Amino acid sequence: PSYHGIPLSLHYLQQSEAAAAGEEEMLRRGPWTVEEDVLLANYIAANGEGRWNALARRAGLKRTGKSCRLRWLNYLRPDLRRGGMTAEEQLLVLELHARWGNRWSKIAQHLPGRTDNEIKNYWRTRVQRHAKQLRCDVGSQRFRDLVRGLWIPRLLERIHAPAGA
DNA sequence: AAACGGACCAACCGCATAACC
DNA sequence: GGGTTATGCGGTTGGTCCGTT
Repeated sequence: PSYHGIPLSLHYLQQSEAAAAGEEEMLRRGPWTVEEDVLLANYIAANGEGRWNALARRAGLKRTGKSCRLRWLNYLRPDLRRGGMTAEEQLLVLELHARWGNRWSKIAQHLPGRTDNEIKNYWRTRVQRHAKQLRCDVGSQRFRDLVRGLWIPRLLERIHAPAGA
């Protein structure tokens, strides 16, 4: 559970145990606060990204390097696209997933400003939901056929339809 | 009014590989 | 060159929002 951005889970217990055992550090986890975002964004603006563990310490963040990297790549990076996927993007995801399977990172490289996490979430929620509605498995041949025969044509129609119509 | 449930998403984990002494 | 640390990936979880029962 968390409350107002402050995580209250057993991680804190683990951390106090670690502290009681004499290990300092007390790494935070869970949702990022705006203060943390500012620290991270400012540090990277000044010093660039990379060497995440050192970066975390030098930016004054009580986080793992891993957590900082994730936050930057998935949320703070300035060139991120926000908001729902366009029809073009959805089409690309469907096509590339058909070609490569769950290679989210590779797929994301072909959608500028989108992250692998976002695409993975899109697939798990939207695509799997449609599969469920159609009463078939996402991996099944039947579903692949439906994607090619129904979903993709519908997207193409939207893409080529007059804007705003 | 409260409990429930699903959609959505941010963030975590474990593991594999890479990079670094 | 082998052990250790760092990074990147994919799967999964847990929280919040919101509509429904």
